Amino acid sequence: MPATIKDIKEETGLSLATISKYLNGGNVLPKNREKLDAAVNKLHYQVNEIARGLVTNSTRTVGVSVFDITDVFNGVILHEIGVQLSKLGYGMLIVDSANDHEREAKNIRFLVNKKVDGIISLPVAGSSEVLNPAFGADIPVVLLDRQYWDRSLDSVTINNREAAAGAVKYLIDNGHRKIAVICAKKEFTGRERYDGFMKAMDEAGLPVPVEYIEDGDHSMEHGYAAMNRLLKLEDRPTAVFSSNYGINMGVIMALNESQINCPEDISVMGFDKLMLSNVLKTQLTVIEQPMERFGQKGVEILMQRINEKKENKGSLGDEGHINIVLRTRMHIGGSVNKISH
Amino acid sequence: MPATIKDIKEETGLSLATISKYLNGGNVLPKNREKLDAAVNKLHYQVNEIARGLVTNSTRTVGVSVFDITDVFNGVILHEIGVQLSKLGYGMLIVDSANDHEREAKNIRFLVNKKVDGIISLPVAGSSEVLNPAFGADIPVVLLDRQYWDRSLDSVTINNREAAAGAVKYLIDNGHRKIAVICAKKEFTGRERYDGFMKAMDEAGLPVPVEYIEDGDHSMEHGYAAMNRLLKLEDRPTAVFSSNYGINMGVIMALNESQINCPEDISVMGFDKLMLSNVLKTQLTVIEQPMERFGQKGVEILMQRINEKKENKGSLGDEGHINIVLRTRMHIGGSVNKISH
DNA sequence: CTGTTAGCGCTTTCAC
DNA sequence: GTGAAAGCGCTAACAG
Repeated sequence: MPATIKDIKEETGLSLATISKYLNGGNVLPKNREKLDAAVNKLHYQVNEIARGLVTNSTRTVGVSVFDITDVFNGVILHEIGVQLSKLGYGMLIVDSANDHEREAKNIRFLVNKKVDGIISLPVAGSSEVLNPAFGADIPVVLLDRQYWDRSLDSVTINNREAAAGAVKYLIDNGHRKIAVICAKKEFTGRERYDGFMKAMDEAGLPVPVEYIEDGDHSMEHGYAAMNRLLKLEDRPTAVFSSNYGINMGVIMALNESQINCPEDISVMGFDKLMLSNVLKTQLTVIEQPMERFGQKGVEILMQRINEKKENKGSLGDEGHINIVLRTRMHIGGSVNKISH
Repeated sequence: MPATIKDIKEETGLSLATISKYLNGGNVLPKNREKLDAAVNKLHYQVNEIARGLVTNSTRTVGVSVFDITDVFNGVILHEIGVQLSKLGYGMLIVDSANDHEREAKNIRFLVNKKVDGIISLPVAGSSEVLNPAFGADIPVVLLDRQYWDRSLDSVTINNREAAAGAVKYLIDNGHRKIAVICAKKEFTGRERYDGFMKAMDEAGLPVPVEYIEDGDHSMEHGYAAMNRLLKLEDRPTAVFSSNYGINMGVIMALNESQINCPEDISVMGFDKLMLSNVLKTQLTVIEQPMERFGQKGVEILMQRINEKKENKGSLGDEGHINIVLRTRMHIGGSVNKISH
């Protein structure tokens, strides 16, 4: 059984209070410090964070809930959050919702029960009710990448609508008139990006026939199936806009299996500069999100909230919410062709 | 401040013991159960797992240490571990080593301090010393994917040597004689796969000139740089074997930028059937690992150990180690050409 | 089936 | 600067 401070007490003859101070960086006489150092080494003493957490009512642990841990996008953000937290001496408790709203609800409850000091969430689509246990326990929450339709919370996002509109405008500027969209309106980002697409098309006075709108989910499977349908159309689009990375992968797969070439026969535009866009022969033209910034900013805001709570002695203030909107940029690859009329 | 069982006591007039039994699924009179249900609802009571953990000396939480959370391979395994654990009512505490041995050591200590019931580790290369805090605290550990050179532990792996040898044999059977290898001898899997490569070449009596051996690390960057060097050789190999997924991605990138085509001019063989091999025009021929099985088996063994420990009342037995070796298979794509002499 | 009591390992007043 | 004692929220004997 691991050593406790009682064992240290036996070993050194000092009192629990002194040992506790020593462990927490308080002032201790040099000769006592030596004794303690020796005892800790000898007994391989390690603080029991559970016991400490019980009395301090703080675990120095942040809960991070992700919608899909197999998603590279999530991985990169998790990595960055981990780096930031570890600088601050905080640990992170990661839970994976696997795109399942119920599992997410369960996970949030788990985090609350584990008494995390704060929660960073990359939410699954749905209602913000899943976060109620956290609010009930007065645990600060910061949303990354996505927001909720039904409630305003601290968050770090990009302007999905604007980014999508910009992407589409680029296609239009390159002479494209017949542009299809493969999207997922039920997703927060999917909806916003779809709206941005429509806005840009509207403003350019370009019609979007229903066959050019492929709504589904943010998955490779949907991208693949949708693209195959688009490729079979009598009046094929000259460009396709995918509302996320997964969809774009499916698009490429469908293209690879066909006799249709990118960008000669059809142009492709999508989101996120990850592995895929580097590895393809013709690099993809995409909207690039500053993924590390999501993690950095998220941790920053959360820490601010945690500190505010400490100062207010327990309860979270109620002065509105922080909303960081990160800048995106377009990465020009070779997947978009210029068309002259 | 969140409600405690004391509040429930006030509310219902029942004793702490009864409430505790109720919370832990014990037998309680129906009418008391009703009262308790009502009180829990009214007060939004949530168990404080920290307090519970302190007394039960068990947190129903498993620590999972991964070498790189941005790696898709890690993501898939984490996902599966999460699914399995959640079925068993366990949570997971994920820590990311970011391929840094020191960070890994810190992470393991963090997990031990957090009193996890067990640890599943996808280790960074290096010595098994990092796990000492876990052994000291008598916390069972299961290794996934990689092992240590210096100590035998419970693990789930594949036979890397055999799998690599099989892959190379396939190249040889297809008429290849000049085969290069891009590898990372310092990695556990890298070393084994390199050895398998050499064994197969030896047995076929084929020489491997030093320029055909590109040793570095398991990264896309290394694969890219190494492949570029190989492509510039006077006497270019007809096939290249990559010892992991990242390297293979780099290989493809280098190929894409060159005028050299796969498989017409050069054949490519590698590891792991992930996104990449699906998305390329010519699907890759690769060794496929049963990734979900890693997670499933890992959890299974860990649970067995945790239970043994409970039965032995605290201390882990010492009857050797379990070593599960999973079967691999070759996925035949279009990246390997048949050469006739 | 229910209540009383002790105590998990630690921090934190408050005297000294 | 150090020590004694109380208590964080819960479970686990043991009696009743």
